[in-house]
Amino acid sequence: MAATLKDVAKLCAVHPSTVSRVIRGKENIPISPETREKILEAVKNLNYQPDQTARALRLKKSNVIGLIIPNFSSPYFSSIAKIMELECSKQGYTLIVCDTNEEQEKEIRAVNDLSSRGVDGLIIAPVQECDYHIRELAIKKFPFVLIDRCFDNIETNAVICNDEESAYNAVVHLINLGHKKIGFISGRPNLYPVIKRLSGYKKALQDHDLALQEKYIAGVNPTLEDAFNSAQLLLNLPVAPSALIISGSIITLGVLKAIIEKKLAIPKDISIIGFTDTIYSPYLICPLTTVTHSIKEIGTKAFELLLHNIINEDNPSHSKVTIKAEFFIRGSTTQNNSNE
Amino acid sequence: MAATLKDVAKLCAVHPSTVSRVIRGKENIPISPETREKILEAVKNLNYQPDQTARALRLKKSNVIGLIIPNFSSPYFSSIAKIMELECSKQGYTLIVCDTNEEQEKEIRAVNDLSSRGVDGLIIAPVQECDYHIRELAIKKFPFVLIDRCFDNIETNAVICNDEESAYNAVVHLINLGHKKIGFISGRPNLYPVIKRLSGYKKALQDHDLALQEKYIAGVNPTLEDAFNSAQLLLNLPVAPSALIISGSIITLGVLKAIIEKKLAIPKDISIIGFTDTIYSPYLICPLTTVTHSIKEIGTKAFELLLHNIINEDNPSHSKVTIKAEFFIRGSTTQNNSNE
DNA sequence: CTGTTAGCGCCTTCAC
DNA sequence: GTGAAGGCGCTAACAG
Repeated sequence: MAATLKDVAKLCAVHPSTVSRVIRGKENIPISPETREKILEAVKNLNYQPDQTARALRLKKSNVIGLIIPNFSSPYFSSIAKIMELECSKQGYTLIVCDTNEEQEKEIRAVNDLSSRGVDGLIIAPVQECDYHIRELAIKKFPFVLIDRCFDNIETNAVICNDEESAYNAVVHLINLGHKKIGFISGRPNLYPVIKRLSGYKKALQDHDLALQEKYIAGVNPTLEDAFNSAQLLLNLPVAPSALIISGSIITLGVLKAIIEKKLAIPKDISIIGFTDTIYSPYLICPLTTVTHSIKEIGTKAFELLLHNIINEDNPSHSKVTIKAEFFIRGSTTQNNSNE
Repeated sequence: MAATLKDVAKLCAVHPSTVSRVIRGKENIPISPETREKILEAVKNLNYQPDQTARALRLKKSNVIGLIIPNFSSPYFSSIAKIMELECSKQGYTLIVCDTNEEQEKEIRAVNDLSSRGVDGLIIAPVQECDYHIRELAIKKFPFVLIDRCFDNIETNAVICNDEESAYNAVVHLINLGHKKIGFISGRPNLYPVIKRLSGYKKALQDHDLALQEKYIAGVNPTLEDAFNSAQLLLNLPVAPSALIISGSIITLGVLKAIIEKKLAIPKDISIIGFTDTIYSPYLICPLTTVTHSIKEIGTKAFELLLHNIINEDNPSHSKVTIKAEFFIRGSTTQNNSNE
């Protein structure tokens, strides 16, 4: 059994609260050098570690921040976790991360679990099938900020991306290269960023007098297999697209699989633009042209908003910050020479 | 402020302990249907959530398991996190994950933090610069299991890989293809798996009468940049290797970068075998031949050992389980036709 | 400078 | 079937 304050106190023949005082080591609390010495000695001998659970219960403050993401395996979200970790530790917070596996039920459990476990604040990339638990958090004035995805009808802090605009620009890039048959493949279509990207995609087509073809739009679940199937669907169309906008890093792999299996060459036979950039993008079968949002920017901004709400808990802010995309042109897009 | 047991009790004009009883909903505790009804009603109205911090303090049991990994951004470790999440949630545990950024100091903090925060057990992929804190855990009989890396001189639970043997086999594969100049590039050379792989590498050379060339061995830090530098070193040697064993998924990217920059073709100019497989391996500039260990196996086995130690806390087991490698032959290795 | 007291929110005996 | 009391380990406020 681990040593407690009491054990240390007994060993030193002082009161537990005295031990507590030297442990916390605040400057302005007067302690005689001898007792401090004595206590520090005992602490070392007993290998005493303050029980953070008890401390959190007492203080209503844990110095822990929770991050809830839908998928550890997504390089996008794991990079966000990485950045958040760095940011938190810089400010003396511990970060703990939960994976919801894109399941709404698990997200609700994670939110309840972490908040009732005394984390000081939460950063959430929501699954977005329901919003009840998010509303609850807002009502309780529990400090949290959403990232990547948000709800238009709830006032919250959120750090989101200019997905509509950046998708628009990506499509225009393809149009300028002479592409007229442009497909769009995503994971779950009801996701905030996907909705926005799709809207940008449609607008770009419209603005350039290209007819919208519903059959060029596909995507069901955020898995490699589903993306593979969606891509096959498009590639096997009688008139297949000459370019693809791909929404999601794992989705991109599924699409690549379909392209490889059909023995198409990138970009000769088909141009592709991926959302979002990962460390792998330059090293793929064809170096990937990507639209991406600075993960560092998302992370630091989210943390900043959260910290502000932790400090001003009674008077929470509700800012929606939008991060501007960057566009990395690599080898996966080229001129379309066919005339259609 | 969130509602407490007391609030619910007051609203129902019962004693808090009564509320506690219905909340936990144990079968064998007798409660009159009316009071149960009344209390459940109030719980819903107040949106009462039991405070897990207080509960953990009282029960010495949190149903939380902590995972400590050196890098969220590594697909290897993030996949492990994924698997662990699935495993834990299957058994009613919540998983929380901490990233140590390969820093020993952060790992120590994470271990202390999580253990003093009442997690029921810990799974750790240690940084391996020191082992004091790991020893402490063992002495305290705190339930934990090491993964991927372990200490030869501490008795612990651990799930490790047959790195020596699998590296040996990988090198033999290259030798059988006619390669004689085989390089070895890793991240931190003092890491358990790297030591083992290197040892297997050396043994294979020796068994096939190939001289060990120290200059063919490189690697300092587990970063893309360092791997890039290491690879450049080898590739620019007067007599450069014709094949490379690469230890680590991020390391592989650094090596690819160097190969691309030197305009070498894989596998024509150089064959490579990577540890470990990721979802990206088939889609890289050249589909990667890899040695890998089933992450699912690692995760489920680690969880199993941990659970055993959580349940039998006073009488901990110390098993070292070794996972056998799989070998995926893809396109990045081929016959060496030069005669050297 | 140090001890005493009270209580964070919960659960577990032990009464009745 | 339910209430009362005590305590998990810690800290804050108040004494002295």
